[in-house]
Amino acid sequence: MQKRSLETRSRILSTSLDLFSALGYEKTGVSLICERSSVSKGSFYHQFPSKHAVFTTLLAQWLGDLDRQFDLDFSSASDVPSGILAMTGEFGRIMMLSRPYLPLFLEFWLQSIRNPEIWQQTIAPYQNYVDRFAKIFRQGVAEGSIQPVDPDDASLALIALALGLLLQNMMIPEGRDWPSVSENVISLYLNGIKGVSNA
Amino acid sequence: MQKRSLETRSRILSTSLDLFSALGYEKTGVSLICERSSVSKGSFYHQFPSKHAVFTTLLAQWLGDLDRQFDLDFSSASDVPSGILAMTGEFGRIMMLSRPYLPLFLEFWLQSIRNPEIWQQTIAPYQNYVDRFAKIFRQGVAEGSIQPVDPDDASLALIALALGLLLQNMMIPEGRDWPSVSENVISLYLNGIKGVSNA
DNA sequence: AATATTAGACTGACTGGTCGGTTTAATAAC
DNA sequence: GTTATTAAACCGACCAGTCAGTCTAATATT
Repeated sequence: MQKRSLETRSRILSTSLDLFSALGYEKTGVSLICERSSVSKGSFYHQFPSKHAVFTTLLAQWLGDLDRQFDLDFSSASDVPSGILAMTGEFGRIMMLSRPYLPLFLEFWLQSIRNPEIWQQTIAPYQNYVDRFAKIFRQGVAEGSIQPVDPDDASLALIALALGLLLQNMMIPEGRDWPSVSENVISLYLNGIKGVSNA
Repeated sequence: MQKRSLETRSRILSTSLDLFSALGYEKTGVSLICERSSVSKGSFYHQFPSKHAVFTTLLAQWLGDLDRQFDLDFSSASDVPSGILAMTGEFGRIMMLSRPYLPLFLEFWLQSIRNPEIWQQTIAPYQNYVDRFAKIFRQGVAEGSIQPVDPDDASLALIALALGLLLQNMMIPEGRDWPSVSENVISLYLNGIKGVSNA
């Protein structure tokens, strides 16, 4: 792969990201992608076998970014509740930064229901996250910083909160300070399951 | 409107509901709707001005159903936490019943980002629900059955939980008993903000 | 009771246009 | 000389929406 090739590839990917988010996958035509990224149609199909391949490439990129971000955040945590709460700050920041692309995330979600390949690609990492949080909560229960709750349920609840906040943020972009709202909401939840010793 | 007319209308609506959910709005052609509901194309356009009108009609129906269900559940509540918890049982039941149509709900959500008319139609009721729950939580704080939390945040959190559970249920349909999971998750949250007097 | 009228429901072939993807031949970059 | 890119023509499938005309059933007229 030559340098020039990589450039056109990334140009196609970035404008596709914008267009898919703004118009939706179906309504975004290949011709428009080419036009907006100053790439000929022939070149497009030289780089990608299909429009859908662009979509899955973007999905893989998104998942990779997410994974790297999580690994980064996990590294520096002492006590479980405070660790998760610290992560919440990051969450709010990421939420605002990636707000323009949330509709695309929803579209990923939607497609994974109907497309088995996309499903496997998206659902494996998701399961991963559930397990990871469950493990953290289990540890929290063991160290007494968390009340004896079911770790799986606690993990599902945390993820549900995050997803629900994302959805609501997507709908009502203005009028609320979402980072602080999400911090309040998650600490509301955490305070409830926090161990009495550390309260 | 004659009887025959009403029948074809409802036939179009019900198959559209199925098809939109199964294939998505864009991928569902009017011809297929007609074929599957044994209605000619002309008749379709006699009943609805456009494919999109069918979509908005379904949306209005969905919102109406939801509203009626909520009003029903609200009526019989004594204490705030127990009232909401009781509602959770209903939520789990509804979640499983309407599971085949959840993708369509997501599609409503997605379209409301890009279509101002759909946005107003969907977001007004949503705001309503936030306010309603906030009011309930405020009442709970006043009566001491709920700790002195911010009612708006508490309401947002509850809705976030519900939305997040819906999303997760959509992705992992089997392997979990979602009604009981949602009951556990929500009571996890409620126990956290419940007043110590009623604990 | 038999006939005529009428409004609305219904039909399905057809249209104008879009879109994903292919092909080709020539140019440019490495 | 191999790889990447371009521009433009092209294809087949599909799709939302239209239209001229037919059918149905209820009402009005005789």
